[in-house]
Amino acid sequence: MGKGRAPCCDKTKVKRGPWSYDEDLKLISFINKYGHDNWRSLPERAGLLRCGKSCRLRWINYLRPDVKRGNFSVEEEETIIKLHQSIGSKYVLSYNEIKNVWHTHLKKRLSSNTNLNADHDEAATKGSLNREETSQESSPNASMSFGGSNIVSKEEKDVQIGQTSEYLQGYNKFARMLQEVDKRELLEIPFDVDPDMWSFINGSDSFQQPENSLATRAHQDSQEDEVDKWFKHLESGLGLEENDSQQQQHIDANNESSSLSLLESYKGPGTSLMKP
DNA sequence: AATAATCGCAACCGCCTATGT
DNA sequence: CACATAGGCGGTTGCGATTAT
Repeated sequence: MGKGRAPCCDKTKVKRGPWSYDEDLKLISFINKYGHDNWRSLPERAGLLRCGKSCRLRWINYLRPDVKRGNFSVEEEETIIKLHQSIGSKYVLSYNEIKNVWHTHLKKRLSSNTNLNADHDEAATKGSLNREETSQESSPNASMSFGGSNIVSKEEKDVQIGQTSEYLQGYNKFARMLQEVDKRELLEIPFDVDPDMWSFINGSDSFQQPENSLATRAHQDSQEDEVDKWFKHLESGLGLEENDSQQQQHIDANNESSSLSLLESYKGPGTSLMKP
């Protein structure tokens, strides 16, 4: 501040607005092949007319294999509330979607709940939630509202790391699969993937996580069956089919959450992986 | 059926921190 | 130590979709 700083990119020369199908594919295939050691130079290297920050955001929030998407369960909502109580406005785990849920639903809900409580017991409104809300609103910089800095305690980080690891398992599985099969170059194939595959991906509602989908084991089982089918379809589309022993290894190695998060993330947001 | 109001989500912006030189 | 650069996060905005009137 003060002196200001050079913009991260020339905004007149970069494309803005919603990401297209082709851009998503370019970004996914480039990152899977070369990684993302340098976001600023990545768009140019990947042939994208996008700001590096925009690429990073797109990857982290929507395209990354370990991003879990879909409806939030009650449990997940409670987790968000608890985390927000304990660590405030620091959406370390899943960024935009959680952030949106917080801003559009939970904040409102908690606010109305505390107001209700206030009718019965004014003193109760001095509780932690209410304090958090008021401190956040009164502060010109919300990120400084909790502890005055972005420093997170070791305990808090452990919690975050533990929860993040669940999602990372999905990504790790994907990476392992790529290494095992040693067909990374095939990830460039999606530009020419069978159109039927995309219609399958985009059109199949059965892979959407229904509300409270985690509630019953039976539902999970049927979901996994469908996920399994979809996974096979994806693998065959990408030329990543496995032999029986490899398949068995994966079945043993994976827990359901990792495969679910992986698959759902590669299904991607409805608006981004739509066919043009 | 048309219009207004509201909701939900993707993307952008600005600032901060971490790291390298 | 000072500065520059890159990565990252939180808040906000814009717009399409949905619902209410």
